[in-house]
Amino acid sequence: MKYSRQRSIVLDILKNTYDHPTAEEVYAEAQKVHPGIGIATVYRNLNQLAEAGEINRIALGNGNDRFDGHLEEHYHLYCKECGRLQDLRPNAEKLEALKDLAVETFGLKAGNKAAFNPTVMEGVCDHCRKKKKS
Amino acid sequence: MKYSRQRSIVLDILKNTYDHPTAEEVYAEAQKVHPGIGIATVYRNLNQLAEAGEINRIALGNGNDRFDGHLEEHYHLYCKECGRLQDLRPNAEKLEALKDLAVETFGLKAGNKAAFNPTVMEGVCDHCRKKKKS
DNA sequence: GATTAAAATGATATTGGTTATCAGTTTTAT
DNA sequence: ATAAAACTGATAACCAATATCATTTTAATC
Repeated sequence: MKYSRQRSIVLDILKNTYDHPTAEEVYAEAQKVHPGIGIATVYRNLNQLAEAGEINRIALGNGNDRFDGHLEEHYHLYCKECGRLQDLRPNAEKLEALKDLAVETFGLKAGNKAAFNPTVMEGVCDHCRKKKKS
Repeated sequence: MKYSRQRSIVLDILKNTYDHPTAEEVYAEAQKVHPGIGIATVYRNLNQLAEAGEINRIALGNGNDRFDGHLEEHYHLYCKECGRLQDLRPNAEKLEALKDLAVETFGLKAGNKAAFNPTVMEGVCDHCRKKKKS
């Protein structure tokens, strides 16, 4: 994979935000830096970077994928109210126990411990929770 | 919601299988019973039945939703090898403990206990697991 | 059973996110 | 400097899903 100017821009955008933008949002951002960039180039690079493991693709149900440049983060809360995708930082030890319990609960084979990978959980974010109370 | 012949057919198809067909697959099946049925009618009914809670929609990442007529079942294993979606029957007591642990692990608010709802887990089904060994 | 308003149907056009195509350009290795 | 491989960007194509709308069916009431 060659490192073109365009690919660097796309990667940079994702490394420098904790949002989880869609391809269209990355495109809009990229245009600010490189006005001539094509939408196909953005899609192509997002696909290739995800394939190469340099970014993560987060597939929500609606067919509007999000992208995440932070590889160490793997859990998210999708807010049903506002649609925001928020990072969750799990306690590492508890996470192991959780996965073990999941394997038991669902009767999974040990090899599927990693299968228990709820990258995206659906709920209500703190912001919307407060809003509803008032 | 009125119960048309077409709606009954769509619902029947889902009640009588433990597969998790796509809209296209439901359409193909429906045509066997009612050759004139339109694709739009199938989509419309799947949406309305899901909205009314009579069936479940299972959104995989790829934008090709699956439908499930069995309401008591809420967990699935998506096989990365063969693409099959297999029902998982969790132990009810352990499931509660699992959800509690998830809330702790991810630092979720208690109100998001239900958020922990990994309807689809990605792994390898038993069938493909055996195949790989040999 | 007849009447009628509301809801559903089905053919088809349209949408919207994404991918394929391809001539021209840029990158990387030699 | 050269050349092969990879990438770009404009645009056409794709495809699952939805919107449109004239016609038909359903379900409630008389």
